[in-house]
Parts: sequence; structure tokens; C-alpha cells
Amino acid sequence: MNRTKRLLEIIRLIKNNRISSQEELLEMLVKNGYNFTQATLSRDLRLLKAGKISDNEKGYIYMLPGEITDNIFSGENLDDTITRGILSIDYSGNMAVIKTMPGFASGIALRIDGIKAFEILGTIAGDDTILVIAREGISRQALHRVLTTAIPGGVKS
Amino acid sequence: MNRTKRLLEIIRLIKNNRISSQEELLEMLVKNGYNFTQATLSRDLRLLKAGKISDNEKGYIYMLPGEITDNIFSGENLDDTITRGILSIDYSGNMAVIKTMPGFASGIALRIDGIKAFEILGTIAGDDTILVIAREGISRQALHRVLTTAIPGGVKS
DNA sequence: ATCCTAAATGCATATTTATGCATCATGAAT
DNA sequence: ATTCATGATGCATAAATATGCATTTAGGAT
Repeated sequence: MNRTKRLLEIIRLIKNNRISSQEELLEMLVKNGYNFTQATLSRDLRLLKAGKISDNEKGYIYMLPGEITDNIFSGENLDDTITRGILSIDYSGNMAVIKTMPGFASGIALRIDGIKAFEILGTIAGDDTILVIAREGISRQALHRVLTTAIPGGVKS
Repeated sequence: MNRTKRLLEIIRLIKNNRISSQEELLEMLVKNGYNFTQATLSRDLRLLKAGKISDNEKGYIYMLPGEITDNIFSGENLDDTITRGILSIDYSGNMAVIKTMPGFASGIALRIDGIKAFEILGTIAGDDTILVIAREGISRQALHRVLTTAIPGGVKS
């Protein structure tokens, strides 16, 4: 039983494809070695808060909450600022502690919240420190990958 | 036979309400004097490129392209928001992560601190997130019970 | 007016998604 | 270890949504 892994795969598939039905998505997952039913997939999608939005090519496709708000925070100038604002990322237990330049923490936390990553339960920002709490079962590597994705330009960890 | 007028009414209804099914929407429209069937409504919604997105209260609701981002906060009256301000509670390890509407975290954390529960070591509040750290050995269920007590009527998870 | 065409709609039904219930797995409490 | 509670899942089916086809409607063109 590996629900977390399956959910992450579902996220990946939705992000990288235009999927217009659960049947279609299920087929992909089965092809990738997962074995379960549409009923479970329906529940998975609800967990991920996936929605269906209009698409020119395929009528309607699934999307994840993060994909919508994403571009709001993804201004190029902002990216540079954020990258430079981050001083370090360290891990402890299922948390990451991000040190930033004074005053940058809340802005960067906003950015991290913006991607609405399944792996991240939430963030709390002070003035120059952010605490990122990972969902249970998420590995340090996975968390780190999500964070570096959220913060373009990469980080020297 | 005034499709345009009907479409505008549909837009108005979707913008001002949280509608979770065509049946529900159709009922409203019929009550407003329109007379047609679900089949037509389905076609109307496709025309408007309406989509369905996740909603905390009603599961999934219809939305129109463009007003995607403001859906979470629309239609809330700010009076009973202390409880309504809570969007979700998740658990990881011996912590709970409470997501709130922006700005409400500290107020709600204050309330949680107020009950001085033995089970809770402390809370940290950002702008829209609260981290609740449980005493060692406290089960997730116990923590959840304490929190639901601290926040009457606030949580359904 | 008559005819023609394209859009709009209803009806019946297909397709898609959600869910009640039973079962099995997992982990905590005793 | 045993009992209990909780969560995850499948199965069967309900609920929700989309659609093929026939019919009607609204404008034009003659």
C-alpha cells in the first residue's frame, strides 16, 4: 500500500499531460505499474483538490490548485530577488528550516505556499526564518526537490 | 428563447453563489423564470468555459475563468470568521498544521493558547498558518480532540 | 409566403464521476 | 498478544454530466 507514492505520480501526470478523464489517467497509472480502481482514483483526486477546467484542445482537463495560482508569483524579477534572499536550507525531522535575509521570509514563504505542493503541509515565516513542515511519509529528498522547484535558480543547501 | 440573457444570468449566479451541480443551478434558474433542461445547461456551461474546482465547504463548485483566484474568500461575512477562518487541519509527526485565512492565524492561535491544554506544548503562528506542537506521547487523536474543543464548530476534518 | 440553412433545444441514453457498504490493513491502546 | 479504532480500497451502483439524434426555431434568400 503506497498511497503517497501513487498521489505523487498522479500529480506528476496531471502536471505534464492534458488529461480529460479519470479513465484516461487510470490507464496511464496502470501502465506505470500501479494497480487500483477508478473509485480510488476519484478519492485521490478529491484529496489533491484537483479540478477540471476548460481546455481548447481537449474540452476539459484536470488541473491542480497550484497550477492556477502559480503564475501569480512567478514574475521573473521576483524570482531573482527570492533566490538572492535565501541564505540556507537545512533539514530536521520532517521539516526544513530556511534562513533568509532579514525581512524576506514572509515573501519567500508566500512563494512556497503558492505552489500548493502536496508534499508540504504548511509554512510559517518569521522575519528571517521559514519553517516548512512536510507531510508525513515525505522523504527529505522529495521535500528538497519540491523546494528547489519552488525556488528557481536553485539553492546551495 | 433568449440564450444570451440566460447565459448572463448563469454567470451572475455562479459568481454570487457556491454551486456544486447543474441540478442545483438549474433549480435556481427555473425559480427565476427560465425554463429549460439540464442538457442545455450542460452546453451553456461548456460555452462559458465554466469549470469545477475544489471548495472547502461544498466539495466542488463551479467557477468561471478569471475569477478563479478570489473564490476562497467570496461571500464570507466577517463576523463568525474566527471559526470560519480555519481552512484545514493536518497532522504530521506530533504536530498539527492549521491553515487559516490570511491574517487570522495569530488570533486563532491565541485562542488555542487560551485553553492551556496539557497536551499542547505550544503554538507558533505566522500569517495564515499555525503550528501546534503536541507534548511527547500525545496521540494524534488526542491532539485533534483538544483542538476541536478549542475551536467550537470550526473543524470537520 | 416558401424554402433553406444553421443554431438551439429536448429526449433518451451514454459516459463519467462519486459513494454506501463490506472488507482488509495498520497502528494504537490495554 | 488481543482488542479497537482508523484508514484505505474494491465492488456495485447512484449521481452527475455529456451527447447523438430528432425536432423546433429564427433568420435569410428567392
